[in-house]
Amino acid sequence: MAQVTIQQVAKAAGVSPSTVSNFLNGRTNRMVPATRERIVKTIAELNYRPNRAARQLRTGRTQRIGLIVPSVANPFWGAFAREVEVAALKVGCSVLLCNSEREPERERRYVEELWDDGVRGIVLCTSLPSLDHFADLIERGLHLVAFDRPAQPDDPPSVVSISIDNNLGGFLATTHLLELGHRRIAFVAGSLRSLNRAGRYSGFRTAIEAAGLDIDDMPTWQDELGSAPSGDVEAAEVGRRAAHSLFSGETPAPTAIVANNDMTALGFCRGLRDLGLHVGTDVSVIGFDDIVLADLYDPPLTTVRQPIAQLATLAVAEAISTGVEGPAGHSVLLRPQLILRESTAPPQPARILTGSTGESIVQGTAHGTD
Amino acid sequence: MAQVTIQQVAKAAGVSPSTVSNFLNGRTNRMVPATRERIVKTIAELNYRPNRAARQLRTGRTQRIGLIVPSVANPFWGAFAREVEVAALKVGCSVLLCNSEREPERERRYVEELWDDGVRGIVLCTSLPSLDHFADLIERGLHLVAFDRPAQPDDPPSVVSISIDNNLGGFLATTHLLELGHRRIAFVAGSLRSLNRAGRYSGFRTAIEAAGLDIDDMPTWQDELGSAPSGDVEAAEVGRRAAHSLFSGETPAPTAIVANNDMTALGFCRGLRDLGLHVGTDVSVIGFDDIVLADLYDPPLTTVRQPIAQLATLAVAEAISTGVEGPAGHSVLLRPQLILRESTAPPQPARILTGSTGESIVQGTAHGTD
DNA sequence: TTGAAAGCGATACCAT
DNA sequence: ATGGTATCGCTTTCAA
Repeated sequence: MAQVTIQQVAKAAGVSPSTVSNFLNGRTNRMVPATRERIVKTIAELNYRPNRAARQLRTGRTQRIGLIVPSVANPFWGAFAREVEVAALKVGCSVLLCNSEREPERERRYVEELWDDGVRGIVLCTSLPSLDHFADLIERGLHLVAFDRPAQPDDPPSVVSISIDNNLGGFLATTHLLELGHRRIAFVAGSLRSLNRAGRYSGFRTAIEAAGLDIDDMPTWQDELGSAPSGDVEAAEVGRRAAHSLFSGETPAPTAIVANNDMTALGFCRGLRDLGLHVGTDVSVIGFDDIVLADLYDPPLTTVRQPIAQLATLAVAEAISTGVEGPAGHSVLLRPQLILRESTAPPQPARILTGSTGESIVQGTAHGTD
Repeated sequence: MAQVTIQQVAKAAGVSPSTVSNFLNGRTNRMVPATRERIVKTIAELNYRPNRAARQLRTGRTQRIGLIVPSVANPFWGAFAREVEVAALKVGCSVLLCNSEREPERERRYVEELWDDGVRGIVLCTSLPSLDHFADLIERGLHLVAFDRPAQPDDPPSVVSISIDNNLGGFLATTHLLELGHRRIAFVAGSLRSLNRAGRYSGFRTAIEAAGLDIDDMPTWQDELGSAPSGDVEAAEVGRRAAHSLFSGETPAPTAIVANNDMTALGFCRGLRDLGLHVGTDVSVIGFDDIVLADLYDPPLTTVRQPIAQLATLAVAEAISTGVEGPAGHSVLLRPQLILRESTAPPQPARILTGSTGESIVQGTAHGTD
């Protein structure tokens, strides 16, 4: 129960705490090998482990970064969190993980708690339009890395923003659909709180207009604001509702959709299934993120992949970057990649359902786009 | 940059640090309202936040628990991690999350690091057969909660084990399949490292034998040990390989399978798709966990649900339980629940593939089991 | 009701 | 090459 302290080690080894401390901090050149030996031996015997709180109090340093995600229950954030941990491990850091559930108050509370814990580097995956609230902490030395959120004009100057080029992602996805021959494409987004939506929609719009089509002819579906303060798992439910709504017959149905993320896309596919419609064959679906399940789904989902590992590495690097007065605030946009799978295919000219097994349908249509 | 200390607050408020400390710790009854007022005001003005390291060093206490999971990239663990955080928040704790990737060395390192950080309650989701390695830390006061791992005879006495009743889960799943009429059912497990496998298989066996069938007639598939030191995402790949192998024609193929978890089940479904086979219609698939995607899948996956929220609440409670000499080590087994969906259906009597669209195939068979 | 002072465990400067 | 000692920010007796 009682903790072994550096004093005890020192006494047992017949040296002073200073020397043990020197040893602990790699300054082994300052002592004769014999002393070193004794210290090593004593530490092992006593099973001594330095108290981090004491060390941190003294040095002011922590080998830790904070990661605030909407919810690790969402496979995308789970995968990202894991990559962040991998990246942090490489630079000798551990990660304190927090789920904000996209609630601004929780985000703020977590940032403050992390600060209290001595954490000075935080990767914040936020939807908050304003980061003003953290201005004073940032001024006091907090390294805030905003992830998956476009830099905003009035962000505190030293904030670093990291994300993919959402605009490009939306453009690639939409262009792919247009090239397949689709002319009526819907954009389905989840929570309005998600700031990345704007970029993706903008890319969508650019592609639509570049094809000489009218953006106003494209149905869009978006979650009503009133819904639960949703985490991201609910994104699937959003997609499902969107499918039901878009195919209710009130307006001409789209032949393809671009979803704001894979969970929404998968939910949309589920909704299509509820209606007896087939993904790929009846309506093409494209998502964002490329979560593991995108490839597992039936049919495998075409999607815009985020290079998670690189994003994570970058984010960690920025979070731990020593605050030498450098370029400070800036934003990094990584290139997303379109992953072609089987949920997208040319529109059915006259909606002729080929009579055959599923396999041959796949062969005949979806595979052709791969 | 410079941190505000309790001394500064004290001076600015014209009181002693002791009084501020008393205020901070809720002992407001020990001061006149006027004093209290001044302290409140000063703290707000200076934006003072107590240094946790100092506090922890002094008191020895931390409001934090550790959670070690195989990988948050696996949707099940992601969901669990989130529930743990919710439960911890309720009791005023924060959670330090670690991914072990199922590597024993990482698990051990993390436990030690957490200990160094002053964490005295750890929820360990492990596959390690032996917990001996932590014996000395446990003796020194570590509260170790083993999750999803059956208690082993030689576990250190104070270890608490929490999981579902895997035996029952395996039994429920298999019985369901038997009742549908299946007579050749395969058991598909991922990593041999997973200790929960044994219980589930045992339940499987019990059900098979209770039906008067011979367990040796049931194909089983299990990942070769040699494979990568896999995290859990690879579980899907395992399932996919299993499908390819089981339906290679070398042995009579099963008409249904029980997978050790949903990711494996989903991977299996994907493998079936590779082969042009249909889930539910051609072969029934049942998983374990009930991750969000089980319901989203096409067809929705029948599975054995783990009551994650309750499990998490229990785990957290045990992790923070004050070490009053109580009953100490014990194990808790929660009841899993069979969730019927559409991936299980009666076997096809003569394997007649109805020539029609995919939709009507679904209508004719899979839907009927719901 | 308030304050002085000791000390938690480590570090690092300054002596020797 | 080694050791003495002040110090990090806070809590907690104990005295006043």
